[in-house]
Amino acid sequence: MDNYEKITELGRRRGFMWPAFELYGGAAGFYDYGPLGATLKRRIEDTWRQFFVIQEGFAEIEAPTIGVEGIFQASGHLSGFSDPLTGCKECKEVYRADHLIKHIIEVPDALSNEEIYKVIQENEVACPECGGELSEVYEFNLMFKTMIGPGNKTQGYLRPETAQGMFINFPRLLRYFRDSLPFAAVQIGKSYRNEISPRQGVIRLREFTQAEAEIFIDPRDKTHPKFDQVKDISMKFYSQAAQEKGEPEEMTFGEAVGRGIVAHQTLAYYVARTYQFLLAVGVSPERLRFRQHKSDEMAHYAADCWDAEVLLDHLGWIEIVGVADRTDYDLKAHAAQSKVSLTVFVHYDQPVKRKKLVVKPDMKALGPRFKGQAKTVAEALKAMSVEDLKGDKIIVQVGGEPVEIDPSLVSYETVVEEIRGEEIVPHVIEPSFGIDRIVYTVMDHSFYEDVVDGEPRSVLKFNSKVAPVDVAILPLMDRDVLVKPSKAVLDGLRSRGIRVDYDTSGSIGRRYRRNDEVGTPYCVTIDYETLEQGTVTIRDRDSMKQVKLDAQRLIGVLEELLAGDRKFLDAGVPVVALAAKEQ
RNA sequence: GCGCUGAUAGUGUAGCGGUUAUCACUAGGCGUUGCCAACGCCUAAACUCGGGUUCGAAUCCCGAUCAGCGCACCA
Repeated sequence: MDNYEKITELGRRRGFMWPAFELYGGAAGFYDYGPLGATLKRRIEDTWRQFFVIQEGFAEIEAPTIGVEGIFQASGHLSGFSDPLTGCKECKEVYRADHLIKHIIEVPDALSNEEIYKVIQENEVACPECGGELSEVYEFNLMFKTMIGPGNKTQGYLRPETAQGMFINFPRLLRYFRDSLPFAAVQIGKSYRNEISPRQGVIRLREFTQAEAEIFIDPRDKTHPKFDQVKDISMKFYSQAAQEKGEPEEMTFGEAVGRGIVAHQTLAYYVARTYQFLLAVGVSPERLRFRQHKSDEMAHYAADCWDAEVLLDHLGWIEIVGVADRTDYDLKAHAAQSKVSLTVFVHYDQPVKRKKLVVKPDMKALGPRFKGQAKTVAEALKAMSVEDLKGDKIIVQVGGEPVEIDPSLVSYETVVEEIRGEEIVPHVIEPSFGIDRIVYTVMDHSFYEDVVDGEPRSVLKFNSKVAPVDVAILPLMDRDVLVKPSKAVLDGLRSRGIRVDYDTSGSIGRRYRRNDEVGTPYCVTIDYETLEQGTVTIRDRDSMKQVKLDAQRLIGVLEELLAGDRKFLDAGVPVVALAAKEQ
């Protein structure tokens, strides 16, 4: 049994995660998070909010998970996200239909499915495996389709990424941020992809959670004001060059940008923030690297892209975050599709003065004369230069015919206008996090087993920032005299918002093990000394050491321990193992 | 989607034509136990689903679903 099996088994058994719909036979690619898993996931998302919403000042929004067709026409998901497939009627093998005719047609992408099938038939393309006949070409789109309202009139799709919700809200977000760059919006939510073959538990799901930030920046300046704060952090960079050698290179962010390994400061800054976030939730730096996309795997519009990859038991290196410079691709695509300009007006430091010719056709005279053509004539006149206008007669082309216009019908003047700025399309830096994969990674990287007094012990060494249970209250014995004060302690901690579990079942050692297995950082025992001297014992998950302290101080001390503001051995009087005391 | 392998209590498993469906752990109760998976007694809990073969199917056959692995896919 490898760790992967142990962790998935523990996840099922102790209430972290399991395949969904088990009661009805299940469906591949869907998972439930149980009581502990849902809390772990929520706390990881909350830590993400701490980093990106609170510390970076990004705006969190919530857009629908269903989108209308236009969005995905613009984003490319409707065309690019679907593949034409064909199958062999003999051996049932499935192929990309367009790939099979690459040698016949130069640009098979441009063909419809019917056309591809026609090419296959006319050229007698057969199954490359067995030579059998190929079936008709059908579309497999990775988006879930649905109807909006009755009557099949409006086609909707479940979003394949949360990003589009930020792009299409660009105009409102821009107003919200008072028309200036840079600004950013984030979304944490479900996305849906109808994967052909979901595998590996929570790693490849059909419904999954993303946390994405879209950071809109001025393309002319990709430095970052806070880059100094991260420039000395050192990390494993697995750049394109390093991948040639097969060995990641450890260096600081300052060096990575200086040597041109990361495209610019802003991208590097968010890679650094991603790195800090991952460490904060408990990803092991030894099993983490940032891999740069190779030029051939990078989306054609992306300027640079770095994936955070983690090493997982049994699964190998898995991508959990992508940080990309998507340039102006998305905003331009939506502007073209929606016919709405998605730009920011950027003010110049100094207004630029420029001479401009203003042509004023006399529409009162031109209108009756040209009727329906009048507008075309006026437009042609406005486009003319001074040279064209200052002669005795003016000739314009209307529908290919030269038409003479009397100069008295056209006035013009040269004015000096001040240009105070220009409309620019921002570039977008996108850190995109796969939350489900991060949740599993935190479990994998937190898991370890050791042997205590000849007995095995499994531990999830969760950071107290993300642990689903903060503290377990354990009466030493399940007796009324101990249960009553334990319940009082329980209520006291709960009223302070601490996540507390209460367990009286089985021996104290068994209960410690149970809590180790789900990663509870601290256990508090209530014993007979609590009754006599008013003390309680805190037991530390990682060292298994214990301290005794006055029960009055418990809440404050626990809060400090959980926040990382106090060392465990300073929390009270260290307890020597009881067995030793007896002797 | 294709191929191979598999599916039995909460978990891990035994059984491979006729069993009261095995065992361990876990869980619940009682007793005992004074700080790291102690012990005793008791209790609860399963053959993935649908067809077929057979007097009789957890067991054999077919199909579906799910899972693992390989192929393909992964904008």
